[in-house]
Amino acid sequence: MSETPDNETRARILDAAEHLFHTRGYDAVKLREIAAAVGIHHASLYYYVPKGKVQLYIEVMERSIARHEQGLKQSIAGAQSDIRAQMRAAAQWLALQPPMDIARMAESDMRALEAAEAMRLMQSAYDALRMPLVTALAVAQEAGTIQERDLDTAAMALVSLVQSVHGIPGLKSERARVRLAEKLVDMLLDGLLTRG
Amino acid sequence: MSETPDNETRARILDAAEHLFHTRGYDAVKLREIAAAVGIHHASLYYYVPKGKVQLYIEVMERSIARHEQGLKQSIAGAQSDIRAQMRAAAQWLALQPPMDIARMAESDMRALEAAEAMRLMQSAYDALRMPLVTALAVAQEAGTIQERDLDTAAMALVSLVQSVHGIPGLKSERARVRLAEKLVDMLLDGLLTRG
DNA sequence: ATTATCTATAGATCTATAGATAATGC
DNA sequence: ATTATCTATAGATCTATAGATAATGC
Repeated sequence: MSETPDNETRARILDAAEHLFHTRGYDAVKLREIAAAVGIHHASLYYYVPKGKVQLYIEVMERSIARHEQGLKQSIAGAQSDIRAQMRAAAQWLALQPPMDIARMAESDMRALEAAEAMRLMQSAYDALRMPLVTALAVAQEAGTIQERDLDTAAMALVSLVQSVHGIPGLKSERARVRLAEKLVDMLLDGLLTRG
Repeated sequence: MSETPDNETRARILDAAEHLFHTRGYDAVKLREIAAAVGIHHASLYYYVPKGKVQLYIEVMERSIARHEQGLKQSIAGAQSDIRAQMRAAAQWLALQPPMDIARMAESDMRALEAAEAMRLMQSAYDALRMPLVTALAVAQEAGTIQERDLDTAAMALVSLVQSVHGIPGLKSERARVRLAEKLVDMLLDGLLTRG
């Protein structure tokens, strides 16, 4: 039955591949690097992922998408009921993840996949990032706390803004990333303009 | 004197390379693709860019950085004096450019360059995007229109937000990209929360 | 016996160079 | 003569596979 051995090594391969694929993109990551990060020969990767690099990428993305959806939902559910606390919790969670760059995925990484598979992956990636935020925003909108009508756009704006913390070179510590992510959430919620 | 022939073909090479490098990243773009986009043999690229792919990338980036700085400054200068019109003008200009993805540049593309050159390029890319906006925001802040204190962060937030329009697959037409970019500017200026 | 890893190598593709050939300008 | 482009090829690197070898569990 065990067609794929699912011991600890396989998980370490997925972890290393996820980090590399997310930060650098499909083409820039070589199987040698993933193997080196795990500490095995690159040929050994085919023992765990027989269909090679594309299969590895797809599995990594599916796992990451599922984790994002769950992580965002749980962060929001675990926060206090006001929208600021919820968006901050989501932002904090995103700031601690390897960044999932939707734009690069769409423009570059997807070229390695078949068209149908690419569309499926992109759609579920979008949904995983957008839906948990839209749900929370809709409740706040209903309560009159949120004025913005276009919640889909608002949700993706929040994600884009928060994910931008991963692109700032000077920001090494997780603590600094989280702080900036929360600050960006406040900026978008409160607006730059003087109120009143 | 003419060490590098600067006819129209060279400009077309830079244009094609810029579009490809910006949308897909250094590693994902092959010299064959650039040559094909121009309509010449890939070996002919070395006639125009003797030092090869790295030189081409550096030249493309330097030209793009200079154009971004100038384009943002001129858009803002050409807009009316209120900050919303200025930020919208900048956003419109950005939405019409091949997207300059600072995050990917830092994490991925820069690996092809020497460390010192990479630092120099990244720094000037940041400045080109940030400074024109910071200057305009500072004037508005002085006038009491902008409440946010951290203008560096506000400027980069605006850029990140506006650039995210390039990652949305469904958004093919320039018109739609510009409209969304302006809407995102309004979101950040006004804030998502109900005012009053 | 089964599981995990490595060695060796095939085949493809990429960057880059050398040198031939065609097109253009004097 | 000079400028522009192509052909052919070297050398490096990458993905992937076949088969040998070592480690582990019964």
